[in-house]
Amino acid sequence: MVRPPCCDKEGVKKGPWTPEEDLVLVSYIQDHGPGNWRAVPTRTGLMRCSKSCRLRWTNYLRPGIKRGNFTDQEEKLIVHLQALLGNRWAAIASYLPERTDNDIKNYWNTHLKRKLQSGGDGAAKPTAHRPASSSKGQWERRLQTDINMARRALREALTPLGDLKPQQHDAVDDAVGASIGGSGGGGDSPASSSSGASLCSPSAAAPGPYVLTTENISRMLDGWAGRKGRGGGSAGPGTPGGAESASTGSSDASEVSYGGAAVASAAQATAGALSEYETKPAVAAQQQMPLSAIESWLFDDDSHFHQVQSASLLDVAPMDYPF
DNA sequence: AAATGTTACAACCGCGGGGAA
DNA sequence: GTTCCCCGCGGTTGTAACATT
Repeated sequence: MVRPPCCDKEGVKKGPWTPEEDLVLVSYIQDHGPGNWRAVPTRTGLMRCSKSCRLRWTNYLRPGIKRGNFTDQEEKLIVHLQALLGNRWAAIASYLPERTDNDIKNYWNTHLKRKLQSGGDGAAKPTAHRPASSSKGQWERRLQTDINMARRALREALTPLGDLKPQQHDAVDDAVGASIGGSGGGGDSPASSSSGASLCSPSAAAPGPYVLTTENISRMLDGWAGRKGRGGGSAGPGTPGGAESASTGSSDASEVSYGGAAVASAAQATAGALSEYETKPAVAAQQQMPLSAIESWLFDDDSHFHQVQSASLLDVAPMDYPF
C-alpha cells in the first residue's frame, strides 16, 4: 500500500482559510457529506491536507455552531465540567451543543483559567489536589469528595436553565443525553462529541434559535458575498463573513443584514442539504439515549452526596469558584 | 499618532485509538 | 494477530485585533 501524500508534503497550503476555499469545502460536503476526509483534498482540488479540512469543517463551517460571547450559564457549565472531567474538551463540548471543543478550549485558556487563578488560586483547582503526602485512603476520599462537589456544582449550574425539575430541562437533557449515549459511560465520546451531539441542536433549547444550520452557513456565505461586493475583505480570511462580529452579543440571525441574497439562498439550500447528513446521527443518538443517566446522576444521588459531604468535607477544603 | 503590550482565536502538530485489510 | 490508514483529541503556536502608554 502506498501512503497517500500527507500534510508535510509540498504543495499543501497552510494558514488561514480563504472564503473561496470554505465555499469549495462546504459545497463538497453538501454533495458528499462529512467524512472520508482523506479524499476531500483530492476531490475538491483544495491544496489542504485532510486534517485541515476536517478541522475547518468541525470548528468553523459545520452547521449548528454558535459563535461569539459565552453566556454566564455556559461559562459556569464549562468551569464545572472542567472540574469534573479535566481537560477533556471534546467531552465538555458535548454538553454544550453549539460550541466546539476548540472554542471551549480557547475560552478556557484565555478567560476561565485566568479567572480561576486570580480569584481562587490553589483552592480553585479541584483537579490539582494531588496528594503528595496523604495516604491512599485519604486521597480516594478526597477524590470522591471532589467528584461529589463537582457533581453538585454542575447540578446547580444546570438548574437555572429553566428552574428545571428533573423531567423538564430540555436543553441540558438533550445535550447530556446525546453525549452520554455516545460515550457509553466512559465519558469520551469518540466520534460524536463534535459532530454528533452538537448537531442535535436544541431548537427547543434555551435562549432562542441561536444556531440553526441554515442561518449559520448563510450568514457565513452572506458575509463573503458582502465583502466581495464591497470589494475585498478587511476581515481576516480566517473569519469568513465575520459571523462572529455580526453576532456579537446576540445570536439572533434577524439582526444580520443579508446583502448577497443569491449566495445566501444558495447557502440556505446548502445548509438544508447538510442538515440531512448532520441531523440523522444526532437524532439517532437521542433516540438511543433518553438522557436519563445524567439526570439520575445529578438528582437522584443527592442524598448520597450529603452523606459523603458530611463525612468527608470536614477535612477537605471546599472548591470555590470565584464567580 | 505611533509604539508596545495584551488578548482572543483560528489553525497546526503530534499522538493514540479504532477499524479494515 | 499484525499492519496500515483514518479520524479525533488535546496541546501549542501564530497572528490579527484591541488596549494601553
